[in-house]
Amino acid sequence: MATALKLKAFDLGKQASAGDVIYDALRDAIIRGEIEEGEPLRQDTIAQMFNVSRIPVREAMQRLEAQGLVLSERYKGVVVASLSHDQITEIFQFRALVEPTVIELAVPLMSEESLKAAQHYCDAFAAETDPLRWGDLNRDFHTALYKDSDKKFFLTMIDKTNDLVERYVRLVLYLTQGMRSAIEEHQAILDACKARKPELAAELTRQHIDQAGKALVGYLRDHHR
Amino acid sequence: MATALKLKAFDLGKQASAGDVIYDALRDAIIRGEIEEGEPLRQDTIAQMFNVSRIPVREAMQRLEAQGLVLSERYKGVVVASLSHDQITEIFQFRALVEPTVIELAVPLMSEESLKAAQHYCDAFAAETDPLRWGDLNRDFHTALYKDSDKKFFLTMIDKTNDLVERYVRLVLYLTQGMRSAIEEHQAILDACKARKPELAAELTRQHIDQAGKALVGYLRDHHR
DNA sequence: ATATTGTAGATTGGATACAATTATGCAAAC
DNA sequence: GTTTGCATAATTGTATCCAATCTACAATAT
Repeated sequence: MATALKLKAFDLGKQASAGDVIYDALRDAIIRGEIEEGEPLRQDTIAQMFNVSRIPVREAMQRLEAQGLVLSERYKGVVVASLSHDQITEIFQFRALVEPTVIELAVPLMSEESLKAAQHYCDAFAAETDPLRWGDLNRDFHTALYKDSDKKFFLTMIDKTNDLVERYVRLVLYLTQGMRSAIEEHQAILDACKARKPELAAELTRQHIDQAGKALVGYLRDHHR
Repeated sequence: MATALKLKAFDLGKQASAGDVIYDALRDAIIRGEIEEGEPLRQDTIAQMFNVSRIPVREAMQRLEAQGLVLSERYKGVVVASLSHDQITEIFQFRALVEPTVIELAVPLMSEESLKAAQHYCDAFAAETDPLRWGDLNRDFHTALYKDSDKKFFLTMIDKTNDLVERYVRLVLYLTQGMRSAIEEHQAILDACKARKPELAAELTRQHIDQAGKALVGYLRDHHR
């Protein structure tokens, strides 16, 4: 038998098509709030931006619509979706139900690496001065806490809710200059995880999301958005 | 002034494109289990079925992939997704968390019409002799109970979970000749709604989903699927 | 001045055609 | 009999072109 020759296997992932790239780029721009609500996305314009035809652009847009990030009307075009205060409230209600469950399941499985990563994002969030980075670090923190739960479907759903409200979260983080209370709440949740107290972590997460949701809608209301 | 001539306004909804029609048809066939797991869906073949080009077919497939109903690989094609027992278990865990919450919110808002509709579907389910109809009636029943909750996002999520597991639910309803225990559980949930007892309806729903999930995975295991 | 109609441009949905990549069948070599 | 190499077919990804429809504005009628 020949010596077992091991070739290094690069994980290229599914080779990305133009449609995939465009989808990612548009999704990113939308959830970051770089495109105004209600702003139309013209197939032609975007196709030229990426130097491709309209076909992959249309496919990307259909996926964005399925994800709820844009609304499309025949012969009129696609516009960036906007959420009413009620819709935002409902999404936070959903998160307040799902995320505590996930963290409760995750705590017993949480690796030291994940805890360290979460602490890193928590500190980085507190230290970050660029408002545009707060959104990412906030999301990274929560993701680090959830991922060891090994509940892929739950995580997919949570990602979806994050995508939908992220532009508003970012806006409010900006308006409130970072929401210092969030930092303390993050640390408290993380401490509960480190102490391996699933129920406590779940309850603190529930309160955190509840607070964040109410604060967010409150600020939006005050600023007439 | 001329007499006010009122033209009847038909609500055509968003005018359906070929892609929409194909998406609906494929989704339906997949969740009903009319296409085998892992079976490839060829763009060309399906385009011919509908007498269209591959463009709208591709768009439909991309949406199916976003919904999690198919898997796509570049230059290889799209295959109907199959779920592992673990994945099915997780989805039922998710439903057992979300659906009780929704019914609890719905009970106080539930109209007499909705209660009547639910009773109708419940009876129809019990009386139905055609196994192929059980899946629909089961879903109609639950939908009737949830819709007055006025929580669109929750309902969308529930719909998604239903889409993903429906083919398995149908299979097991078939194998078990209708699961008589489900009928009693349905009636108990409905009675709790009629009595306007939100917490009871929620708890019964949780138990019902839990049972159904465990029964489903158990049957699948026994039948090596 | 206001309402209606007509027309040109803009925009999307889809068909056809072609390029890139993978799967398949078959002959040759081991 | 099994494996390897290559030519061919099958299949997907994208570009280009056309049809259907909407929008905006000018022209006309009231």
